[in-house]
Amino acid sequence: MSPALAKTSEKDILTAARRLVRQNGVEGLSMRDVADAVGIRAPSLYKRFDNREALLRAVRDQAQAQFDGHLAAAVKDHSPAHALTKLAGAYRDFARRRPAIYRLLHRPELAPARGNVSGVTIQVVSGLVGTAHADAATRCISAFLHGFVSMEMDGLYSGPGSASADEAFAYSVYVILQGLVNSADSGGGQS
Amino acid sequence: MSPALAKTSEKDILTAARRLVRQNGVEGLSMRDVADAVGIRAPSLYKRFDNREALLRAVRDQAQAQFDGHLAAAVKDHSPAHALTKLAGAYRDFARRRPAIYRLLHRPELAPARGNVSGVTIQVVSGLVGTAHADAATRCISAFLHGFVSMEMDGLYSGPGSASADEAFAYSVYVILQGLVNSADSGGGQS
DNA sequence: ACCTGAACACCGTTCAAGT
DNA sequence: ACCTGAACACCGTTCAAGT
Repeated sequence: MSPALAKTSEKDILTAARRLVRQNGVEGLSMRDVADAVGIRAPSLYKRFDNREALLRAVRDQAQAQFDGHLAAAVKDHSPAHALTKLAGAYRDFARRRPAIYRLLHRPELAPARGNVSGVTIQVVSGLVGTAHADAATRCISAFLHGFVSMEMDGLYSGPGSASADEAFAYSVYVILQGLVNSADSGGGQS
Repeated sequence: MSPALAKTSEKDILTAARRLVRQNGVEGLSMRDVADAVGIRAPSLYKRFDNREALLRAVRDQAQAQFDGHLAAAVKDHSPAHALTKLAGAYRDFARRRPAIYRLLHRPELAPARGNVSGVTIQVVSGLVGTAHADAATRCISAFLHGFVSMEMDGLYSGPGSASADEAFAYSVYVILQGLVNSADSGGGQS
């Protein structure tokens, strides 16, 4: 009898793991580091999570909810066109503030995931182009946003002779917004 | 005297490493596997490459050249607008055929890299929107293409109730093309 | 000059043993 | 019921020793 006292909890472990991912990136997260951070030994982690992947999935799910909330707050009380610009800004903002967490949202081996396609995005885009093109248009803007912030995080926009990333971002969002609205008017025919 | 015979070469090692990356992905590439594939022991690899990262960089540089050539061939002898559609199709084609190689092109720790922004893309886009917006427009289409193929490779387009990825891709390229051409006419003012 | 086995410091993970 | 040390099969990398 007198079973061993619990020195930690799922919540503690999740919190520590999230902090370590933020600091060292997903690839830099080791089970021994997580264990150290909560005051136990690595093997004990397997009492709470099946393996490293399951732990990362739990961190990912938590981060996904934060990300969605961040986007939802940004578009609140805005007209569809204005909402898309706000959404884009908030999206980029999150990725720049929490690059390692953003990348965690897109780890393919942690499937199933929604990546960046949140319900908020679908609603905003549907308001812009109507239901007929909602799916394709959502993919268009999602792909652009994901691509832009990924390339920006990778330092692909730091070469000499290139204008500011801010300017390219604003221009691109404007271009896509105009293109989307136009496709709604014309029915989106392709030549 | 009688120095040890060379059992392999930089070229052999590169070829083996590229094949292993294609098969197992970047993360699945181990120095011992590469060594086995060329018939030597892992420590001998360090006579030819400083470390795993240097080897991956060499594979990346080779892949980058192939990718650029693939895009250049696709846009040859096409008008700017048609060239952009061809470019987009070739881009997606490469990523689908060689997903692990495409991902290798975007490994941030292997910097400096150009990622997917090849000279071909810049030329095609410049022909469309003029030199004033060439940089921002190139980033717009590059970001979309990178985001789309990344999300497609990650399986984010396989959910139920969603139309074909082909359709979303064609729609998106059309939308962005229209938006870009429009920005060239109007001067790209934002609201 | 190139190759080798042994070794080091790391991983994720398992498991028998403790309380 | 939870924690532990020891161990296993992997890593990348170094290095002295061989030819």
